[in-house]
Amino acid sequence: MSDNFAFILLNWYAKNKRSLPWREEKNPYKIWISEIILQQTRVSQGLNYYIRFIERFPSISSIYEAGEQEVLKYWQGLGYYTRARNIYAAAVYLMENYQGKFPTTYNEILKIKGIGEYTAAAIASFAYQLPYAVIDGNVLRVLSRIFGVYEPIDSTKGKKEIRQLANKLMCKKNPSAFNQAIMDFGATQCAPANPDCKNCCFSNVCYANLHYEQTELPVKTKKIKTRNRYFYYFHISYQNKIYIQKRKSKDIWKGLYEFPLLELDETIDCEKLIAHPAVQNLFTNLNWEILSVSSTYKHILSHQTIIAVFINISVDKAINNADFIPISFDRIADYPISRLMEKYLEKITVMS
DNA sequence: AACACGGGGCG
DNA sequence: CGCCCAGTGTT
Repeated sequence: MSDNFAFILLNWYAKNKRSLPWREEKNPYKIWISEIILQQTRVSQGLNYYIRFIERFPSISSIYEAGEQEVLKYWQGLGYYTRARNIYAAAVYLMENYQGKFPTTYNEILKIKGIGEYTAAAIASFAYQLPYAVIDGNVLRVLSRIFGVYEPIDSTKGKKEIRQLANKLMCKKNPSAFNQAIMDFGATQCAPANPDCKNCCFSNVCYANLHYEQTELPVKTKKIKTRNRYFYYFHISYQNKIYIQKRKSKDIWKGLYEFPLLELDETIDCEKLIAHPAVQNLFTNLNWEILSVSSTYKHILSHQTIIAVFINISVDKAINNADFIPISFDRIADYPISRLMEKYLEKITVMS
């Protein structure tokens, strides 16, 4: 079975591979961008981002010249914004150390910020046919099921076991096709839920299929715990201007812009909010009033749920705070913002 | 080794 | 509502 695994897989791939813009790509730059976009992101979600990104940034130097904020703008809505900031940092690194050319060895590629073992193997194999097996969610699932690996795939030991298996099975004649094939196979045939075992080329040898263990494999141990956060956003109007600020802390949405806010770990009623020291401090030395407390959003994410309350406030003087950027309302489109801010702005734009 | 990091889709 | 997705960096 181990002997002809690659043969069966590549035969399946020849008949069933998906047509994708980066599929036959040999340009390491484009492969890099596609791989970063597809980290923890489905093809259907990332496809248009890839097309628009390559259009706007056709080369490493174009990223270098555009700056981090422009890259974040093209990442807006995709999530995991560290990826975008790392792309910019990596572009600077590649301009300064490699004259804007992508390095050609696995170890050099691995040194680039935002590129880990998976992405380094993907670029090395797709662009240069180097024999490094990719280990992603698909590979972990596919090999765990076919070979009956019960070691948890979110443990170091489980990953190591799968990696050794993958490197043994890899088609050394065509690492690029082998890697893309096993991931396409995982994405379409051996899907996480409801895998199509009836029409599978491995149905007669697959451990999970033969033992009806498809829903048990792969094994995972860690469970994600979530917390609630309460964001009180101030939509402040002053002389046809609004205030925004950049998120700088090591936290969600770092580098994106938003309204000034008070964050709490529990709900608070309106009178308490007005009396809150942080709010009082925000509006010192000026007259202000709450126009409305209308929009409330429950923004559910993987590790946290953000309950956001948007409060419309008018002030009679400019707010003196170095972090606040006064802009006219329609210029907010120039700044990268979160989906939560997008939803709010969309709603009030429709209303007006 | 555990955790944080987004957003969307699916059962 | 929980799980998953062409994972990586930090602690």
